[in-house]
Amino acid sequence: MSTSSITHRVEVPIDQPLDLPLTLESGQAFRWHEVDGVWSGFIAGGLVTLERLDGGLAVECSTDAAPGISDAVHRYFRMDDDLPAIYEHLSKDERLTDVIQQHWGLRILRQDPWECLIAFICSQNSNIPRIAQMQESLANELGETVTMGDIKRMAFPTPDVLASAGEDVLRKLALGYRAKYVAKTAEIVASGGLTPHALRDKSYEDAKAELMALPGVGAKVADCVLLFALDKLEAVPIDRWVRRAFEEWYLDGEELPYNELLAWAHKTFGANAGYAQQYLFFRRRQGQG
DNA sequence: CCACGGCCTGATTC
DNA sequence: AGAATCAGGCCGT
Repeated sequence: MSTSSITHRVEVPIDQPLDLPLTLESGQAFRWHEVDGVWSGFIAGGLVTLERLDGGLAVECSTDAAPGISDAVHRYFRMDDDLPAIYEHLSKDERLTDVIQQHWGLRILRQDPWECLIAFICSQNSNIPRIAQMQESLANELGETVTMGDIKRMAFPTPDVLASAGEDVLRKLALGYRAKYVAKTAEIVASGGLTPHALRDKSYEDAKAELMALPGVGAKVADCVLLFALDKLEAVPIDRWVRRAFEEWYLDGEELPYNELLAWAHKTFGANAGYAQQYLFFRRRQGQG
């Protein structure tokens, strides 16, 4: 257990659109908790709280993490993505123009690749509340306790810990048949067979191929990790919602295989295809046309 | 390469 | 009420 009674507070200025609840509850990340407008979660492995201020964020972290916390927050929220410019690029489409207005400040995150990988292996054939519950169970049962002031959270378990827990323990945490995938993937990562964060330095195609070699990782899960953790904004996770959005709204109802939809999205939305996906996903899930 | 059934679980629907 | 159905898919045949 790591405890620090002395915490560091800093105000991080932000000159980019950022809607905290939209971004943190958009189904990219599953472990942010909000109480009275204060969000607790982990950034760069450390427990932090975030609170939206005019012009920035109030951030609390441990004194250990304090020196780099401003940079870490900027990296986590991808503040280098010029959202207004991306909006302008995507707004050639009236439907996207509308959904951008409705979800101004919804950003793609740059998450921890290991945690993100496990979360999206767990996401298959499930739903957001249950994915969140599975991640919380993994942390509560197998993670390290971290406290900061009166905030107490469990860190996400390391590959070593998940690997040694094994399938049976993971099944007891209600992962279902995903337990085997998580256990095997954890073994591979723990033994050095794959280094999740190292995939950032590879091309989209190479990184995707490595991810898809893991058990429980297909094209959709791989694209989620590539987009939400590995800096690949050209990744377009095509779930049933996005598929319906593409096919019904843009392709006159034509049904296409995953890779053809992906190629179409790249041709249509270019380098910002990942952002287009995130906004259309929202609109489609809300049942809007 | 594509089609299909099976899979854990929990909430919702019928 | 208890049984189907569905939920941000993947794997094996």
